[in-house]
Amino acid sequence: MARTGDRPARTPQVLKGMRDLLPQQMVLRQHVIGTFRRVFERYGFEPIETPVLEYLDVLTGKYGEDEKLIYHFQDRGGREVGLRYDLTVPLARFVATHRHELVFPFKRYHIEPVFRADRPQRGRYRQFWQCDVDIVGTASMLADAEVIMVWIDALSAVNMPNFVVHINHRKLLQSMAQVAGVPEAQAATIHRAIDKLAKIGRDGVHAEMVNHGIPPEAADRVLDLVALEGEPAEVLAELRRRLAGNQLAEEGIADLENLFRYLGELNADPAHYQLDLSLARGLDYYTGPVFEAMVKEPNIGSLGGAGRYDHLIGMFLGEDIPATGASLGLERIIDVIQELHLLPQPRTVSEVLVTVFSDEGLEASLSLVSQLRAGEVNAEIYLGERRDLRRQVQYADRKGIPLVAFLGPDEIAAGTVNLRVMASGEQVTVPVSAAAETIDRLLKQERSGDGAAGQ
RNA sequence: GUGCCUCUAGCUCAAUUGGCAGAGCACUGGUCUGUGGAACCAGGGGUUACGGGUUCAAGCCCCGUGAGGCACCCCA
Repeated sequence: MARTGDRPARTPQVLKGMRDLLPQQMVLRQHVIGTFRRVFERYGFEPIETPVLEYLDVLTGKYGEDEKLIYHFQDRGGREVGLRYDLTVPLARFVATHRHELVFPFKRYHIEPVFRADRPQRGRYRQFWQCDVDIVGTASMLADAEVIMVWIDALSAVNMPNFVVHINHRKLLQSMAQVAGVPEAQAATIHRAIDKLAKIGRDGVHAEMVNHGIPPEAADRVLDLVALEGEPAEVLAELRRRLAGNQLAEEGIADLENLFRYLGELNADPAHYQLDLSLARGLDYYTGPVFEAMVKEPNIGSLGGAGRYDHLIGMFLGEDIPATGASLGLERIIDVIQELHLLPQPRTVSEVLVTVFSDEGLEASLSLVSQLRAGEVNAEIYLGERRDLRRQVQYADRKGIPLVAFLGPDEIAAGTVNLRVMASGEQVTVPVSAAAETIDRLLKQERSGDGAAGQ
């Protein structure tokens, strides 16, 4: 850490919308990733990985408007390449590439970073991780129901309170536009406006539609449909009456009826999902049910987006394979966990610090630390050159290591070790042979007594 | 991508509006080599985000760049 006298070439700064993660942030992050992984695997989803870089034309033509946010450049061989914008389009390409190596219906999860050249804001980064589960090769609404169940379980597993999965159907949205007499080309405008219903209200949506050239009467007709609320079965029955004879509406309603029936049979908690006829979802590739996971507090946007995309794989294969899937935004979820203190937040992976009393005691300390590691305890030995115990205990305190093991002449002579619980100051002396076991017990006590409030 | 706001020590913020760049916490050393978060003493740390301009004089005014935030857009 000596000074070199050289001036740094540039201020050491990370790129807009990207961040470094410190060890104490990674502890929570990896815990959340591990939790999601376990939930995903409980449903039989299997992991895959794909490159962050794809041929640019793999990515283009799938997202609609958003396409301008794709990072792209030429590689050294002159290839036009792009950083993946999500994990769904790469999955579609993956399925088309490996079609004959996969067992269908194919279920995979995928937890990796994606990139969007968006203007950063709170909860909006240029590099962020998505946690995706998708089911490829079945058009059954059972697959969509499973995906929603995974979401509910995953968010519940990180103690997320009051989240709601909003559910709608692309075909329903399209049929509403048809019934209102809005031309196909303007359908997207309508959907975008409707999506803001909760935010700007009926009048706001009406004004926005009219602004975009939708006749006021058509806007009213659409809004009358969207405004329907209540029990899914009742709302769907009412829609069936009002949209009678419309092919798309029939298909969408039938899908949703099945979907809600399956959710009921899977015992999904009704507090965590609802029919929301105003939910639009921006991405072009959705063709069926669409979902969005929302929390009211804090105001951070959606935690995840999802839906069915029965024609996306066909864009690579020339033959459609139906698919549905869900995507959670890791950073937003972690932001909420931290803001609301939903999980305990240890600052380190270390479980115990083994102190070194003196040169003469070093051998005993090294022997203990190896023994603890063999017993699957995360144990570190103090590596500093100055060994006064005060300094060593302070090190444990600063790093947040929950336990400290003392081995002085007395303990060494007696074949014991003195274990100190940092949070309480309580100390116990046990035989070295019982150290690992005692540490396990003390850690369990700590974790249960600690509650979810964290340190 | 558009508009607006912000940027001073590791963190939170001062600096009498253009006149010597500071505090608290943190950090380092000591009191203190058998036990941390206390106290006391001492210390290190800043081209005031970066680059330029105006001025006798710039943290403060002007321009550009970078980064963060708010709203829009959109979305995870």
